[in-house]
Amino acid sequence: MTTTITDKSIAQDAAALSQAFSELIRLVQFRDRDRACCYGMTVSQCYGLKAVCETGPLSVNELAGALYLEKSTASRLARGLEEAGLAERSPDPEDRRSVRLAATEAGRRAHAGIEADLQREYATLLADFEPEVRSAMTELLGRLTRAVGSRVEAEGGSCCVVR
Amino acid sequence: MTTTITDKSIAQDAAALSQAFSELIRLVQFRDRDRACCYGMTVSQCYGLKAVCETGPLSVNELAGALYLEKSTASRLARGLEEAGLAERSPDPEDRRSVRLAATEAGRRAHAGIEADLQREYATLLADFEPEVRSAMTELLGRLTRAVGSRVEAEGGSCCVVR
DNA sequence: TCATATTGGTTGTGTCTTACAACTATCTAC
DNA sequence: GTAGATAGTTGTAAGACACAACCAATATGA
Repeated sequence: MTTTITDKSIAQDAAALSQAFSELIRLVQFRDRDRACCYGMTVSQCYGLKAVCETGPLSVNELAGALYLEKSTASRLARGLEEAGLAERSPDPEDRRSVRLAATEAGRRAHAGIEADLQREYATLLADFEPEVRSAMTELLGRLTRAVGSRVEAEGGSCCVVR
Repeated sequence: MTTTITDKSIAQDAAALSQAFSELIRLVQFRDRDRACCYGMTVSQCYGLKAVCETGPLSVNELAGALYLEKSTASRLARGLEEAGLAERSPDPEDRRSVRLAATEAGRRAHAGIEADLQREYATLLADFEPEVRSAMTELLGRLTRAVGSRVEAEGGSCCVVR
């Protein structure tokens, strides 16, 4: 079905993708470490708060799912957010085992501030590109991210399984 | 210089970018945690080995620079790689304070294996897209990564500095 | 209906990742 | 040749994470 030429070009693109991804990961991690502390919270609290603010009240399991974490880690994250006054845990009336983690007013404000800062920064960054390039960039990055997501979810955390 | 319409479209793109980035970061981190252990090394050893293999022997400071780490962290990473038999530290003949961290044969083999696996995975992922989309995607992601890189490098790790 | 299995969360424990600070050894410049 | 810069290491501490063991509530089914 695919010719040698296509295969070769896929290989090249895969190499470029691999390169860009690993660089991007280091960069963004570095930036995140720095940024989170500006708001007096940890990096994972930032991500947790984002999840809670953007998808509404979450159970611990749902939080874990959203951030690809083990439920014990999510549980501690929830406690951290609560202790920091950014979110509140209340028992779920439907199922008394379950917990509803919701952002507090302070949490919503903090999240809005962080998000605004980020968007300002990204806007400056994107302003260097031509409008068409810019749109294509974000559009394609979105598609790429979704593709990676479905792959990761399909495979699950299957360490050391021969594929 | 820019019209309201352009500004609006930048804002939209910035929002999309923000969304895609944070999702991508979580995804790739999750995947990396899982993957590194398949090769009996830690995630940061993976990245360190990659740096050493792809840019030749590095000093501890250069390693730190390549991975956006503190030199103490890079020092320990170097020791870890040495203890794992993946790299060797030798004194720099030019400057006896300095160290040259070079991959061992085992290190090069491990890195080649990881890289091959990754590329196979990325190739599968990219195969779902039309050739032009695919190329544009990787090309633009590369540009985006470089743009983020120059921003991060310009600002440095300037926590809590008002901009 | 009551024992059993399942599910949602928490806590104990251990490893990895990282930064900051203090220190040693070497090099450089005046 | 001393003062200061630079390369690296080690001490210390905190965050991020997974796995396992656990408890409490719910669902199942005999």
